[in-house]
Amino acid sequence: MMDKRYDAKASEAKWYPIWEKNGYFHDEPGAGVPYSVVIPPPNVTGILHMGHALNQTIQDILVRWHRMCGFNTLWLPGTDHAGIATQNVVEKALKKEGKRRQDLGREAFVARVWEWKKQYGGTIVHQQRMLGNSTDWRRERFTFDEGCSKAVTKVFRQLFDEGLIYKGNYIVNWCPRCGTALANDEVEHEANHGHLWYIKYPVVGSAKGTAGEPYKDYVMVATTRPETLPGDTAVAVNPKDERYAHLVGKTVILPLSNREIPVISDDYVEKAFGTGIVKITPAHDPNDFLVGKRHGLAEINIMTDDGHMNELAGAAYLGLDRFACREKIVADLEAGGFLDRVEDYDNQVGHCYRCHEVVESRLSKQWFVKMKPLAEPAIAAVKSGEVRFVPERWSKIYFNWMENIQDWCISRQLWWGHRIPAYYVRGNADEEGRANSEEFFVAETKEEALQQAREKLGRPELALDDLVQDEDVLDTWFSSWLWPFSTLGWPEKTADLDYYYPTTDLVTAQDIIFFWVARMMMAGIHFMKKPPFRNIVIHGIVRDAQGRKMSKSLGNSLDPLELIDAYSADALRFSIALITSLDCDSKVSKEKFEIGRNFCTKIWNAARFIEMNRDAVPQAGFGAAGGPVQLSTDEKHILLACDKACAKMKDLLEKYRIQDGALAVYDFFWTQICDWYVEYAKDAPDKAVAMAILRDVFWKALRLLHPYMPFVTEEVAHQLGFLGENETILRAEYPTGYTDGEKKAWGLTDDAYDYVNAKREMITAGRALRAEYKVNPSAFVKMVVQCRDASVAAQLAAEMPSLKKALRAEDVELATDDSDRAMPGTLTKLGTIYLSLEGLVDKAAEAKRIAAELQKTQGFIKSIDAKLSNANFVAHAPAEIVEGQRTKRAELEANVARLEKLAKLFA
RNA sequence: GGGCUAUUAGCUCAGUUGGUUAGAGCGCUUCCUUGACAUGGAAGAGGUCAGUGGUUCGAAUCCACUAUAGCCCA
Repeated sequence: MMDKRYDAKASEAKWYPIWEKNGYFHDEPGAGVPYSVVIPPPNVTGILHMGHALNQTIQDILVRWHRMCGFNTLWLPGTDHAGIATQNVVEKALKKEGKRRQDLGREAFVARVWEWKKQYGGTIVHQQRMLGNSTDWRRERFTFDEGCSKAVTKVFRQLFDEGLIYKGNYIVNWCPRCGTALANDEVEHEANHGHLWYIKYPVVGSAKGTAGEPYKDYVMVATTRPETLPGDTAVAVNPKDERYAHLVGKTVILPLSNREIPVISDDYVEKAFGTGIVKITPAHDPNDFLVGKRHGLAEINIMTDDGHMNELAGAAYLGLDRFACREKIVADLEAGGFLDRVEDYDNQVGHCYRCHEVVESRLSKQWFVKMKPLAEPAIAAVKSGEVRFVPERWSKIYFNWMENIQDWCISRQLWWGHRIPAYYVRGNADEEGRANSEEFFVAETKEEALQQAREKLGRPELALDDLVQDEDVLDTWFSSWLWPFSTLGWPEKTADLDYYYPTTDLVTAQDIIFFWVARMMMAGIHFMKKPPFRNIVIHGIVRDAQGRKMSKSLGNSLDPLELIDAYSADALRFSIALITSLDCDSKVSKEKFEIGRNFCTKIWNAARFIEMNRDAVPQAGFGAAGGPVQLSTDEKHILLACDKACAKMKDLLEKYRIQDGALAVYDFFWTQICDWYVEYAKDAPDKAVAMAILRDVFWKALRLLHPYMPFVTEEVAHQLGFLGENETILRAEYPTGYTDGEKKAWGLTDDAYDYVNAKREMITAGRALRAEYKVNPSAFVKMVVQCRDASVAAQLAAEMPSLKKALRAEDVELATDDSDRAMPGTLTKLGTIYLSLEGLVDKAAEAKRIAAELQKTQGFIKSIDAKLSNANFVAHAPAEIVEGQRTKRAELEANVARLEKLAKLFA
């Protein structure tokens, strides 16, 4: 006996360990067609948020579906080591002990991070299990594990040897809080309400005013960043700007520093911006850096790596924070009479994507990957259709980025990460032999580097101790971009790699197309000679009910674990699937999860109905054992509905239409099975047959639903005995509907299907009459059906018990005559259904009802006539469309005739 | 500045190559505890498909522009 209520928590706690322990998520390379997916590895410091829940629900649906379809399936889980984030977490913990990482030293600090990882790094992978993810935990990977690290080193070495990795002094994005360089796409630009300061630079040789007075001859520059002024090494004008042509070649005095700097001309300057004269600070602005290179300007770095002013900024500013310095410089400019005016100015300011600190453009020596040669084949792979974006429009975003790609800064000034495999000879360029050494050797091992050093330098006496490895580590994405093959064993030639690479689908959100997807494409093609996946499925991001992005600071996040606790994992998954549109972002609110929970309950209760009627089920097949199968129309209908549902699910899931699939299976379960068929089955002429069919379609429906709601479907399948103790629904066959042979044997024709739909329309019309005439719902009424023809009458007669029940009628009179009845009635496809009220009819109300129906029908005819009388329509529209309109018109005409006759009875 | 997306019922969204008078869920209204289920059932109200113009026999659907909202890149 099934419990009255479904206990989701018990079911989840029971099934997941069974699935995992029995290796149901695990396949071995070999037989069958492979279907492989790698999970976008979450940050090892992370906790599960709604974005993961959405992303992983979609993947699990696809994976479970393929697995049930017989694919050899791999969904590979894992996490990334998240250089900055993880280091931050451990540094914070150290801070509580009053320590900095420098106090521990590099080796001890890294050991401490590993310790942390061991203890807390499993949080998110535990949470993923709560979601029901069918990931193959036996193949779980970590971007910093031995194999992945080996891949990283090998890739660095190869790219360096190919000339695609270089080291150089460039402007990079620098996070002063994290103390590291960032890649361009790790910077988030945000609107900022700032100011434009107009500053006067006196021209050398002009008469100077006294203190507090403006200089008589000066150039005026406009800047948003006055604090970088001590780093200026020129001011620039546009060569086409006639206003300032006379100034080019002169020098001006840099206020506050009293340094002379040249006036140069460069196309980069926009005549319309500010005054048309800009200050050039090559060490603190990427554009100025390029201008500086073109004009051979000095690069003066005036800031420390933590965003404070250094001695080059001048004694007055030394040690000031950059923002404090801005205020002081502005004040000093004003005091010195150099500040002309201040205007409000909105611009975009870059922030660190990890800690949100304002990013500084900073000149520094870093490692870069040349991207253009890698991007070209990655563009081609999408252009040719070898790799496909779903939805397709994301390819435009991809192309746009790829075609304007810039070199990738991959070095990070952190301790937690893959250390750059470049080695310097101690004491070679500076005492420390550190990263600013010019002579270096890139190798997979220190021994190999030593070999290179000995040969290239002609110094056979060098020993391992003479070599020092680069201090910097690599960007975490430099390991993530190898994820689809490093996790399968590369650079080793493994069976997994051979069989599961390239992977089939990659499912991710739009915000990491550049960070991750584009780079995986490049790495996959470059190192494996094949793109890493065939389909890139991009989904939206989860927003709150007001459409805002979920964030901790707004406090509008929903916690998936809380939702699982409140509504169940199945409810969470189903509701997420239901709101998932690949075309746009998803707005969620708690109420939405009730849909999934209610659906779970509905399934459970329907299952209880089946279980209660267990006795009515024959041993095998739908008919009496061995006898001919005679199915009722309702039975045929549910079998056909089931067949259609199977076909529909296949079609939708093949197109990644997760949401429509959820709706389709929901409708099949709820409307077709529960609302109609179960009600029919209660009074079926042959209950054993009806129940056997119910069991069959129910078992199929459970399997159709399983990818969406794994737990309740597994539980119910076992409760109802569809599966033995050692079986699992996740390895059961995904239903494909009924064979042509079965359809023929059972008489599953379109006619049967349409007839039942028409019958339901009639039943609904009858119920509407009851409601309209305020018949007590519990009261039994008399109804009359004036049937379209004798065959309909015969058909309905055969189904009288269920018909009576559906209409809650003590009697349903079937007539085939042509006379009209002075009762409330409604025209339907099968005929006119009347509610027999015997003298209780409100004539006026009925007349009104008929008039309204008549008006509606006539309006319909009018719109059809408008088309049919249009010669162009008849000439141009396809014949079947025109014919359809004519047929419809004839039907409507007949209805009008009947309605007019009826109207007279109530006049 | 360049690009992408969205705008359909009170809310969230479907509407796949143009073809019946546009659908679903939630919410709302009325009624109902009948043995699977009130986390339920029955019935119902609710939309000139953002606006303007165009293409077409025919437009929510295709095109252009406008408005509004959002995102990405520079």
